[in-house]
Amino acid sequence: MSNVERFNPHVADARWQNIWEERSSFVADDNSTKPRAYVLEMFPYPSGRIHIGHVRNYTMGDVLARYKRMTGHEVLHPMGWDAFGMPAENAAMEKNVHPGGWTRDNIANMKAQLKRLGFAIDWTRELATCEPEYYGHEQALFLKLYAAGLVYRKESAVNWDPVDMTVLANEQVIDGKGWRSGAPIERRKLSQWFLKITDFADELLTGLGALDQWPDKVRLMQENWIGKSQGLKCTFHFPGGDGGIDVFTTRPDTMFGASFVAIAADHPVAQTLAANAPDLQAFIEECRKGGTTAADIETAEKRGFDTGLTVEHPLDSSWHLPVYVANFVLMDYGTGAVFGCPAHDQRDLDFARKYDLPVTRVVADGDLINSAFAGDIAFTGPGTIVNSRWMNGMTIDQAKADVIARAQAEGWGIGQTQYRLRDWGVSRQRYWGTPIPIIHCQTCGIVPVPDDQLPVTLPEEVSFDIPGNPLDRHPSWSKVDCPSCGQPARRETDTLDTFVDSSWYFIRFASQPHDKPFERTVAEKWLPVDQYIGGVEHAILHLLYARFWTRALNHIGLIDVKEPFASLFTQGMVTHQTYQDAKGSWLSPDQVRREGDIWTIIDSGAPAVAGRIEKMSKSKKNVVDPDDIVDQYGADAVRWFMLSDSPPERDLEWSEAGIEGCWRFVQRLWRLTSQVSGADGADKALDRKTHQVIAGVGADIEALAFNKAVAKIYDLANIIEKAPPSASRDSAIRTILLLSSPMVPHLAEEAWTQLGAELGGGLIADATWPALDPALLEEDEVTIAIQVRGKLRDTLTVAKGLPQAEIEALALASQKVQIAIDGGDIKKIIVVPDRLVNIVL
RNA sequence: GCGGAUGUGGCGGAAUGGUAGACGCUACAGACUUAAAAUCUGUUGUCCGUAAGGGCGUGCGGGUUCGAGUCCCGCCAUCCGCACCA
Repeated sequence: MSNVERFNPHVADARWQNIWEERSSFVADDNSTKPRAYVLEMFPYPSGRIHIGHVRNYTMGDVLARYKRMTGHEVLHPMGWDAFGMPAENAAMEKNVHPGGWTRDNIANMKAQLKRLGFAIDWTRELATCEPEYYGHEQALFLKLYAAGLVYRKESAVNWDPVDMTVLANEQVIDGKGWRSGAPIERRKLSQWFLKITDFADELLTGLGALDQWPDKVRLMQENWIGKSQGLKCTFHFPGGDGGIDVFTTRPDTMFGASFVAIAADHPVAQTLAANAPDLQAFIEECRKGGTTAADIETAEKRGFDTGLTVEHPLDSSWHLPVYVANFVLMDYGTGAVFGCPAHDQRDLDFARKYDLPVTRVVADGDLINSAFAGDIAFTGPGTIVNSRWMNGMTIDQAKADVIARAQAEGWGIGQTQYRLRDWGVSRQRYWGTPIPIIHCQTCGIVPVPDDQLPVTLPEEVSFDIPGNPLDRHPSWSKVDCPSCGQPARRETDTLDTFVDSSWYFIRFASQPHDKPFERTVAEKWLPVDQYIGGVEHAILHLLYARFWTRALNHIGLIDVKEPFASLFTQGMVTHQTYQDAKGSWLSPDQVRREGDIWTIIDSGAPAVAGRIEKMSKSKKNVVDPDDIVDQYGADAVRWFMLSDSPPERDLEWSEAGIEGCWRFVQRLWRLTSQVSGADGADKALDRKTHQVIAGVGADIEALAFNKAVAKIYDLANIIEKAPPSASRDSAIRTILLLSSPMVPHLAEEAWTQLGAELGGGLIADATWPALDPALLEEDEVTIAIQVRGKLRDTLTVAKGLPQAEIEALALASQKVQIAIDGGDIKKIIVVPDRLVNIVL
């Protein structure tokens, strides 16, 4: 073996990164005639540092992108920044910096970090959502949706922090208090902007069916989130005919089992009554206080307040039902009122038992027909309708259809589809977001900003020294003339939810003209995204909003794409062991030392406790900084680690031993490539193995099963190392370099150059994936397992395709098999050609 | 509570119903070295056995099958999502 120097990533990484950049290797050509592949990872929020989770995410996408290039595709693999959002404002408040400056500095830092990892990204398409070149087009799209009636304004309750004078998201309200101020949060009504996502509820639901390249889990989560249910809406009138209570039910078949009506604490009827009833007022207050955590709800008792009111049953005006205010009825679902059918709904039954209300069975199964209802478990299964006049004997489905038909014919109710999905509130009372391009005029009302006045840019001079929205108190920004009548008017000071920014960035990546959001024909060439990769935490909001936005653009005729992401992959987290001292304070891994099974703190010698393996987080001090590990091991070893061992959808545990193993492999691959000998002669077995690995690695990469691709490359490396010199071996060495080049591109380029003298140069990034010889995929010898009674007793290596009778004879000739049979009667012999023989006694 | 996923050596994990544990990590032994690192060669599920070989093994209990980690039924555990949705 020649005495080779080590592969030195500290020199090689940057050199190849520069060469790729100079040659524009990864710039996507809109006009290419090749088949296209759009590979996209969810773009990062510029928090300041790249997280190891980003590295995993982008490495996966990068391997796919590079592989697609090698297999003849024109690849679009862009990167940008989800750059608006609250952390920039928080930084502004804490550090007295401008959110824009803070964000742009972070972008510069993180871009440099990403570049060090050698991703095959088309940086010419980089975008940041906080720049007017981006958000100005977003404003134009917003106004197009507004013109199409998909944007509206309504009063809506928000969480108001009276100290910070700001609206808080639900996640920022902790135990009813503001997360920063600690002040008790008030419910306030504010006029807010909404997008009509509910218009698309059914489309978004049925569209999931075609997304067969999405994880079932994500589709299910979206399905549940949309929450479609069908039923009957009808009115329970007050006796005397003056008004009533609207009720929505998915079980109109159980109407004759009704025993009460329950309304939400916030229901208008309850509110009216409470005005003159202090005890009801007190009950309502208490309902509102109830916790909303899982544990609270699970243990919350069903409680009610008898209003003394009664209502008529819609099917029998002589039948009067009591009206309760109940803590389990939600105002913001359905009509805020339900009728209780205790026999067939667990909540209703709990309630009825507590308040001693009648329980009538109206669905029977099997022998229980017509028996009185007993016990505390509601019957919700299928069955036959009983105790229900004309419906008796029907199935549940027949009865549902019959009641709805009758209600509609008789005019007392209508069949209705109800969704859990709400319209998307996009107003944020914040500075660092896309300004909503609307002007409020005393005379003209709501006036969209004319196209030629876009973008509406954020003012630079703002202060964060006092709480509240800086746009609101800016001396001049909101003061404008009405574009319609010219009178003094007021600019909208709300900004858009950042989820709007991320709802179309993938279109802008595909096409970014200056004068419009995108060039339709170009965008349509690239879209939909062929492979989208990101964290499962975006399973609902981001992915649903992006689907909606794309459909909305399609609806108004801007693009002929309905689903933005053809294939979705959600990757697992990166985890790391945690450590704590005796008092429970978190320790970083480099503060502790291991001796056997005992962990001690290096500085003090005090004992430490090795805790759970958890997602890397600053608070638990189990983070690893990508820059540090790239410094130490180079980009390729880090990339290789990100792909090895754990299946990509599962969590990956960071470990020192693991990364060192990867470093060793990178060096081993390097040494291997120095062993091209120029020898003659074919090694058929090695050729065959090589081709099997070519096929396997390609299939694994396409399936994003990177851990398996890595294992196959190791396997091939082991075999090449042991093989004697031959032309086949030299060829296998070139092949393994090509196969691993998407994963360890710097090493691959470096080694490729060294081999390049023979090959005529060129970048491995521009090389093609090794061609597959199908003839070499076939083995000509196979190893056959010989089982007796299903247990392995022997193996035989025979020519492939050997006739069954011969295999059988060889199997029976085996001494081990004869011992196992032990003179017993052979009942049957199963022969699976080229695989196995099973002798049944 | 509802829904979903997962469960295989010391660890991460492989395995179209057909030889369970590929590949990696760890550990151990050996070679090279003044020494260490690096590298190389072995061994590494478990029990019995000097060995040859054999028994047992994919969370637990059943079933289907010539044959089950894989399919079916019922449990258990862990994780994730949703949550009083009428």
